[in-house]
Amino acid sequence: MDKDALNFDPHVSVDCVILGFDGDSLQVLLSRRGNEVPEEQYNNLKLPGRLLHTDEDLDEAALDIITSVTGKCHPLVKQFRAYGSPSRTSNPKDVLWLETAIKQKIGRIVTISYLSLMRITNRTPHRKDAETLASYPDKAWYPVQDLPQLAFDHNLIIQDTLQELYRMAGQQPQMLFEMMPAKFTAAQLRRLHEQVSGKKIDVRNFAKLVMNKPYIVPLNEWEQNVSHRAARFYRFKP
Amino acid sequence: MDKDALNFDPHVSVDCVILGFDGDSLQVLLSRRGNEVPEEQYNNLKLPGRLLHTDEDLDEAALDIITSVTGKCHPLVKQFRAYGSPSRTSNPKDVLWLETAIKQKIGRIVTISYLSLMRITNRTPHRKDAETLASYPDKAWYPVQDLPQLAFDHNLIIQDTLQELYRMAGQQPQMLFEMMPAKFTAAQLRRLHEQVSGKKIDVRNFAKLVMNKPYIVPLNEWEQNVSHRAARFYRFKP
DNA sequence: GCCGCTTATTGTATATGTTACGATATACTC
DNA sequence: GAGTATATCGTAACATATACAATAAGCGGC
Repeated sequence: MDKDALNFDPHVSVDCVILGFDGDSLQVLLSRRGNEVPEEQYNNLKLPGRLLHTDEDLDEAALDIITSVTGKCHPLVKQFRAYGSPSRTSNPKDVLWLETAIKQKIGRIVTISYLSLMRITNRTPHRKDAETLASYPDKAWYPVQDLPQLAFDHNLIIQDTLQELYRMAGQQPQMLFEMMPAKFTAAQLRRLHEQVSGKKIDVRNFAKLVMNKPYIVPLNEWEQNVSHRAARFYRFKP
Repeated sequence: MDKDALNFDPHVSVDCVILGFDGDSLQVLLSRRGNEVPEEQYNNLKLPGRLLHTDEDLDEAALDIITSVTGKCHPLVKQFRAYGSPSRTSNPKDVLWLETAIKQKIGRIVTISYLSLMRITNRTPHRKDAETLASYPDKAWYPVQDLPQLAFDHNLIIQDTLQELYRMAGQQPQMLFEMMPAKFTAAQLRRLHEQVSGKKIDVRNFAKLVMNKPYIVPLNEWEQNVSHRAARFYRFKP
């Protein structure tokens, strides 16, 4: 074991990709970096995350981050992968923020990323509801298909995580219900499946293969005030 | 960001689960810890791995470890997951070895584990060929179904990695050829599939579904000196 | 009230893949 | 050459995935 290795300890952080579905498209929960430096000097959106605490397990840290961001403890959390490229913290904007926020020279950060699926509630605003900086919330949902430039390699992390979601959902489609609202229509669930699988799904086959599974129960409620035939609501029975 | 987090930097290491198939059962390549302390004082078998070097990417480190252990560069390497439990380095035997080998007080190590599949060659001995300590090699193949107690949480890492292999092979069975010898019989390939899938596979269905794929080409060679009908050899065409 | 627009809902036929199962061929041993 | 152990091959039932079209319901405008 060489000397180089012995004296080198990178920082270790945990970042969480929290995904939701608003009935129309996949969303990711992003947080805004603080006001330490003028906003235009850095990419101010990032994944929720922080450095690892002493005596804290990785899973613990992820759960803590998710709880603190969303206000509730969420079960479906899966470690996804580690990112440790030496260049991932080399963007000058990121360096500036690190030195300002952490008040310490940061060489390199190895981060462990986690995936979590979550129901979107009204408490966390959408980006579109907050147009001005003054009302700009410190966290909000953003559509994954149209993301701006994020801090560090967080765009890459989200892309990789989506691929992982595609794979996982292919094997266990039930996991997608974590993102669905309590009541949903067949079209909403189909849109989610389409976005996750990346292909168009035939309406009739979807009704046959998915909508009449035992864990999907139809309710006696229908949409209101829509300019077409109202869709029935369903709910998920675990 | 609290003070606790700022002053804490765990060590980061990379460990590699290198799997092979000897025609009969799945094997994992393990290395032996050095002779710094008498052998009976610690669990002397571990996964090949080391601390991360400065300015070294995680994938780089994994490739370097695999190359140095196996003598050749191998393409199929996949990051699997990170392990960071504070208690994973708390076994007294491991603490003793760390302090002896690394000559430094080690608090905690976050390790990133990698999976690699590899053809077993004669250069790396099987455990059964090395019975005495004197001839005990510093690395050898061990059957995954019958492992002794390993260092740290390496038994756990191997178990998790096998499950990942099961999942991956379910989607891309071709990857299993990385572990097969250049010439192989249908029964050998079937045994590997059985061990990876965990179920018995029907001989005839296997011949139909797998053996007549375009990338499996039959050779005009047959087994020699077997006490039953000789099996044909095949090879893999990428 | 009627027409046009939009979306929701339902079934059938075909192709493809998966599972189950039995018979014959070949090489060796005694 | 009889017995034994393994290799090799095919077919039928079954389950799964895909392709495809007509009708129903609510709203808006006239």
